[in-house]
Amino acid sequence: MGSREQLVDAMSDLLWERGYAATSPRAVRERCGVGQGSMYYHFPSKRDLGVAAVEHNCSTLLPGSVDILEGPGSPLERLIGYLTRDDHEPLKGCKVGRLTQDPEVVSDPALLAPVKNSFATIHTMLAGVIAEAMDAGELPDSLDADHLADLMTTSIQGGYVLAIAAQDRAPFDSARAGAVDLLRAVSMTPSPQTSRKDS
Amino acid sequence: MGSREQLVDAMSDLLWERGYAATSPRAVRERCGVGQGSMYYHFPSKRDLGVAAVEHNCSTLLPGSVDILEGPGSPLERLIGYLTRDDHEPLKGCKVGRLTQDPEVVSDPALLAPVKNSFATIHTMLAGVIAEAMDAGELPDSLDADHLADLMTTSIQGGYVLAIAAQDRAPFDSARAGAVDLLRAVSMTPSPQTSRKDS
DNA sequence: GTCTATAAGATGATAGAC
DNA sequence: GTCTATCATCTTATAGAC
Repeated sequence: MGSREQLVDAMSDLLWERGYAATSPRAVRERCGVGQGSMYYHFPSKRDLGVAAVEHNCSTLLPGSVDILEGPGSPLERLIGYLTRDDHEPLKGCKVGRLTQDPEVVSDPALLAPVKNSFATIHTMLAGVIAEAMDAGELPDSLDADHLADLMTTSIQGGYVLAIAAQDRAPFDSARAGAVDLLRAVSMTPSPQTSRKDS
Repeated sequence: MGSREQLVDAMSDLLWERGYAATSPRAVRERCGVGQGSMYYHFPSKRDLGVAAVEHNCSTLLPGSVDILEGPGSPLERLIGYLTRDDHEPLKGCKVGRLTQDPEVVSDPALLAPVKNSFATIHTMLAGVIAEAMDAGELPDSLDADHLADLMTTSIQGGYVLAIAAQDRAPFDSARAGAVDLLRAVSMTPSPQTSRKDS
């Protein structure tokens, strides 16, 4: 593996552990063993390495969600699958979400754009699956798909906050369980709409 | 106002804007105009000032929630009032929640404790109001009060993440609306339990 | 492509006068 | 209680040899 990739990998990890502002070029070099000269040869500045690493982290995280949301199962099953997957590390925080708490990231369009796009993509996919669930009669179509999609994402992103504050993963699982409980509860609601095969 | 309070106020604001690690003693001094000597007279280290400011931010934020959750109205109304209050600044993030994304805060028990306690207090109050709503027949008691309480908090904490990523407050309001929509939907669910006046 | 040397500025504090 | 001076260390590079 070349120096360039090692630098991006190390920066990506440090972005996750400490954020952008708190990560120094030196810390990156020490983590991957690449020298000063090599680093500034591949990346003219910390910011350039940061952009590459943010993009790397964002593109790393999306496929897992896509696989579940566009995978097999009924729309509601996929939604619940998304909320109950077990490959999170709540106490470490979200590789992508944590970047929103870094003012140096937020104020730099090149650093923020991949983060913004990741959440926009997830939102579109979630809202699509929720709309499918409504069409299939699994959820009442009196609900707003965009609202629900955002609630799903916040139950995860907010779960990281609660878990880290408590230093315990329980609230992360609890919040997601609350979302699943409510979805199941409304899915069993007798639909107020007149049932019709076609019209 | 004395130097000590000015220092705590300035540090509290900077904690909100930039977090702990990214805030230098110099930035604090420049914001409040207090000299170097005064600062180190009142606070032996950055950490000591940080602890005072974290405690200040936490105690500043709680009363607003208490007023609503222990105020007038039925339990469900108070819960919805909590989710629809308009005194947030989504693009600025949460004074308390953002500290969970700062490893220097998380790894120092004295800095993390007030954050942990704030969320624990909110959880207890929310779970209590939700239990009241169940007792009053406003929510089905088949639901788990602790799960729902955590979901309420994550809808707000996660909302900050989405709003900052999008640089638009819309998803903050959308996620909270999704929570309200679901609560209203399940509150209208004909209760599966046999209705009884007393037993 | 990688190495070492160097540097201007910031950080987090200490010292001692007033 | 507040002030200025000083300090070792870290940050974010740049320069130039190999």
